[in-house]
Amino acid sequence: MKKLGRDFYLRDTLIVAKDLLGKQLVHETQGFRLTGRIVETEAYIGPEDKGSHSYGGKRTSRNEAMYHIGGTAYVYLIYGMYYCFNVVTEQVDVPAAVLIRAVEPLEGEDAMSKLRYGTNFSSLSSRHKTGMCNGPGKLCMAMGIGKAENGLDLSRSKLYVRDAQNEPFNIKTSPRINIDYAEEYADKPWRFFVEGSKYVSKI
DNA sequence: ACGGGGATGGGCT
DNA sequence: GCCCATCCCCGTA
Repeated sequence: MKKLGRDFYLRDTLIVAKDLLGKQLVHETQGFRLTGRIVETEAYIGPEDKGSHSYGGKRTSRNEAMYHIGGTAYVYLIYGMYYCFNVVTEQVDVPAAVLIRAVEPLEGEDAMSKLRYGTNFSSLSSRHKTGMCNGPGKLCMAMGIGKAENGLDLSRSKLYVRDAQNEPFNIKTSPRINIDYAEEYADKPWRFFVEGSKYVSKI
């Protein structure tokens, strides 16, 4: 299936967040192709969003990629130990993005398992198999995404999102995770996930 | 099942 | 010095 082009990302952030569900995140790295089906996202819609790193138009070297054109990767370090991967949306200087919170491993499971647990996929417990990528920090570990990927153009690099055929699925929504500080924006239903998927971070 | 706390570092008040 | 778009472990039930 085809790599998504620029136009996909140059749209309303809430639409992109929903539309990313069922698409495939691919990272070609270290001679492997690591692929996961996106099953959970969160939208961070722009300067007015108190949950966003770009709230109030804040612009620093850390969140600089959010100001780039839609289709840019925004990767940041969280809690000193983990990375989170976002796809930037909308036009240049509109600092909005979609956090990828969980994927279902589809391709390169052994390489992913090595990166995440240091062992082969087949030796994992079923809990670890379904839990390999069910969180933003976990999927970055498993897919080899770190600060080197920050700022990459997803429409023309080894890290990209591609279209996919899917069985029909329903989209569920909830408030976003761990943004209690965001006041009235903490309750916005801007987390989206595939109903019934075993691979989401929480129901 | 659920809850508390530690790891760990960069960015900000 | 404190906060964080996290994760894992170890208590208590």
